[in-house]
Amino acid sequence: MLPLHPAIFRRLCDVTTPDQTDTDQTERHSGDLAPQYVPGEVETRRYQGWVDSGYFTADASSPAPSYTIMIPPPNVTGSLHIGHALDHTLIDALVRRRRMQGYNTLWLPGTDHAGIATQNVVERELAKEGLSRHDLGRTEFVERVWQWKGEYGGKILGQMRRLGDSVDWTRERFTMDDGLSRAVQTIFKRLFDDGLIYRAQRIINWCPRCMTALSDIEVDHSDDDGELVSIRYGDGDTEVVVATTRVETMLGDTAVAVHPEDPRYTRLVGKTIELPLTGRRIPIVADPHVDPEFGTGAVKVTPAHDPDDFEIGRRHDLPSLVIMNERGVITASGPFEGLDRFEARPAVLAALREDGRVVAEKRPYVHAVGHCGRCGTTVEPRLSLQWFVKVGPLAKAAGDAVRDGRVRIYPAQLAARYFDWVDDMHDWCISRQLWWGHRIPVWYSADGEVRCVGPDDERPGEGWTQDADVLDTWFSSALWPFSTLGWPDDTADLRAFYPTSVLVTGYDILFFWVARMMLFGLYAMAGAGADESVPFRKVSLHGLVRDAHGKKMSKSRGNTVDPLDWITRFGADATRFTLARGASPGGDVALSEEWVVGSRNFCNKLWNALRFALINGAKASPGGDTLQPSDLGSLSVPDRWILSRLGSVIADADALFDEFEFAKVSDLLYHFAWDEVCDWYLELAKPALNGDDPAAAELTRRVLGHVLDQLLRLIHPLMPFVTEELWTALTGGESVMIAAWPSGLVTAGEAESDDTRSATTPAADPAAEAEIESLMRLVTAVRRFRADQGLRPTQPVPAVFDGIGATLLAPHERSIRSLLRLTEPGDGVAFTPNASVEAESITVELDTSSGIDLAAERRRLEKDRALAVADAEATERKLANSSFVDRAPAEIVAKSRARLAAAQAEIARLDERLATLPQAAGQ
RNA sequence: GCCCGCUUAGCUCAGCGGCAGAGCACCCGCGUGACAGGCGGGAGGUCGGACGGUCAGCACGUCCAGCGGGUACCA
Repeated sequence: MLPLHPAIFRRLCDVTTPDQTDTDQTERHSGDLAPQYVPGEVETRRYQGWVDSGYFTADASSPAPSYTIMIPPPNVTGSLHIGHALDHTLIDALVRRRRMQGYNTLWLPGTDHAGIATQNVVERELAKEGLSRHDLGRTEFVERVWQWKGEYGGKILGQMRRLGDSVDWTRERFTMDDGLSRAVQTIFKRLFDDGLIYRAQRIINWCPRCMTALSDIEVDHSDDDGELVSIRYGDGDTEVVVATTRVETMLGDTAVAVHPEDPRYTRLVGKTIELPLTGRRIPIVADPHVDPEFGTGAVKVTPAHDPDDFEIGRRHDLPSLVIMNERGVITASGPFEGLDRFEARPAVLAALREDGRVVAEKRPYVHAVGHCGRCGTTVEPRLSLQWFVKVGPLAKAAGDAVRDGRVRIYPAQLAARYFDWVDDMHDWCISRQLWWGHRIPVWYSADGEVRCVGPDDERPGEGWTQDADVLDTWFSSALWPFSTLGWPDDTADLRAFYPTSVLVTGYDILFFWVARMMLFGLYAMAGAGADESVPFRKVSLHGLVRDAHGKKMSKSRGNTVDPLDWITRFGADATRFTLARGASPGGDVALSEEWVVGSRNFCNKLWNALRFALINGAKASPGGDTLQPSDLGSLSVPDRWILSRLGSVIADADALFDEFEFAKVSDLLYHFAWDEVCDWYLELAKPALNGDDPAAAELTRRVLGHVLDQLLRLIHPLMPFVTEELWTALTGGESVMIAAWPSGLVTAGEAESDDTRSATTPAADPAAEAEIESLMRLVTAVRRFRADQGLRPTQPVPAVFDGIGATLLAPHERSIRSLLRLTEPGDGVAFTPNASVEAESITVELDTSSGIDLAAERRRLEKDRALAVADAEATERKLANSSFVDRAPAEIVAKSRARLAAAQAEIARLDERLATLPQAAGQ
């Protein structure tokens, strides 16, 4: 029995290769890589090595310029989901690149206490024991939450190791750490003293389930079906019809309002009218807020249960009648008392109908209804005493910082949304009726005195009680860029790392978090000056992760991707690369297993490219100085070509990284590595590597080593593990993580003197690029011909290369034979140099004596001719147009002329070929 | 209601004034020496619709349609 090629054997048996094997990968050493990259073991080993090496740790006393990114702190209750994976991939790529460029990098990790979310989790735990938080009491409950946090919180931090996040573990923070609490109290007191925090009776968004106030952005609006009911108030002469979607609130009406200039009602303004079902009489007031065009031009006014009505009430000094409690249950005495708000609505309507008060009903009536962002319960506007931040001056500053370019938003178009919000921001309700969170540092005395207590102030004694509420969780998040660095103290970290360099996050929290960091950062750090007070210099916003069809991922749809699952099955690098490849600025990322398989394959491609290089003795050094300037004079054309391409890829990659174009930079590196380095360069290098010229072989080994060395450095930020494994094997260096970034862009002064940051990548070489492109065209042409003819790759091709191609490519005969797998000289390929031929195209002459498929060849030639004719005609028409010739730029016209000439030459060539092509057999 | 995106190959998306591109999927071939998680070849689009400006439009302008998102105090 003949030995089978392993691949064929696998195919015959339909044996799939396991995604992960726990074979003897650890035994491997350089130059002896396994044929497949198995990520699992490499990742744990490498990550621990990185942590141990201390390279993740920032140095506040370093003279190097710093580069700081704060993690968007995930909820302590959270675990790593695909959105975090995306965010972290992008951040880590930025940080790793800067680290390689010599910056003093800090990526600071940590978690958020996440008020409501965490409280809910612990309350659920308690419920299992049949307890509520009230059974424990506040102190014990909060103690329980801390306990829970100690045991289960911060799981995500451990999971970040799997992704390869190069965070500074020595600087981990939590929004309720002592230091951060101090920051919260400090800024609260400062805002309070500046009159920017106040307490007031206001209509706020209330969630009757969570039993707490919510800020505007914690409320999601949706268009819900409702019912618009018109009700007749009063009788006879003083009759007014009002419309409402919330019938039950009429129990709390304290007025009817009309527009001051509405002639229909002028005679009624100032009079009172009877409110149905209640027997109360309420005034008719004139208020410019009322739109006379809408409905009957008269509105019912319920100051305690509607934000607009509250304002009207204030203007007219109307009483606010609260008819509902914090659970949404009617408290107004009478037949409806004790009914839930949704039961009360039909009940009140029925009573009105019975009373003959209902004039018209319109259903369904679509209108916007607010829902609690956390639990979905319909939000109730509720009059209550809350704390607010007066955002006016803060928001102005936050808008200006972006307007004048101190903070740049990527992509720029999202800045419009930022302005929309910041320029018209309502005061921020910051008090929450929860137990878990930063307690409001305000104390009240029995006789109504109010005292705001700073972190270093003495607590008020006997007779004083602290405000029971806690702060909105975003209050402390807003301080994150500086509270994590030790503010309010003037620490070395704060001086070294603030302002942070970039904020990377999803556009979905632009308002929640980004805008509020702007508010507080600019305020708290104002002393640093306009340029230095910003919390970050750039904001890079990415989109949401979606499934392969652009649908939102959700558990109920069953289309979620678990990053940990992907990391286990395909590796962290493949997972990261897949995310990076999809991440265009502000754009959503569509994911499916197909993509990650492709990325895994890419890892393996790199792996095998390096395997090839090591087998062939490629040389590279950790300093990146494998190639000496003296080498450049004796390079072969393929070597010159790939170095030229490398140089341009480095420049492009740099520009793309700077613009946060992760998808593009990934694509660029993918194609350069796969299409150019692997598919062409490695093949072109083979003859030299295996040839009999030792000097040429040695030089190519160095070029190969250099190119792969630089390539691995470029890819490392995106795929840290494989690149580390391969780079250390190739160069013998300690870690690619601290190898110099190829562009060598480093601010003077912080590079080590023996650090060769300007690697020997020569300038662009257009001649070599053109020559290799010709070679590629020729090789492709022969391959196509061979495929059309149904010939095997190793089967001799009965062709003669003619024309300029032959002249140009004669020196590459060996490469061409190698690429086309033509091992025997005299197998039908002949190079016939002829310097007088000027046609640009490369022609392949058929050796008509051999038995090729003439009919197929004729069809192919005819098709090519048709295309050439169409092209020539179109170009000719264009050139016949005098406007074009006169007005288009000269280079464009020249290009068109050249194109026409080429097309005509092509036609002539094809005609000749067709004329000399023998008739197919049988004719 | 207002604002903003998107609409290009079967799918997901690049391209944003001068020859329609990528990945995956698809078809054909491959006992190939780094890799079958591979190699070579191929097919596939009048760039949502209608007008308009330009020597030149997939790209710019106006309008329309479909989809997505943001935001809002229309009772």
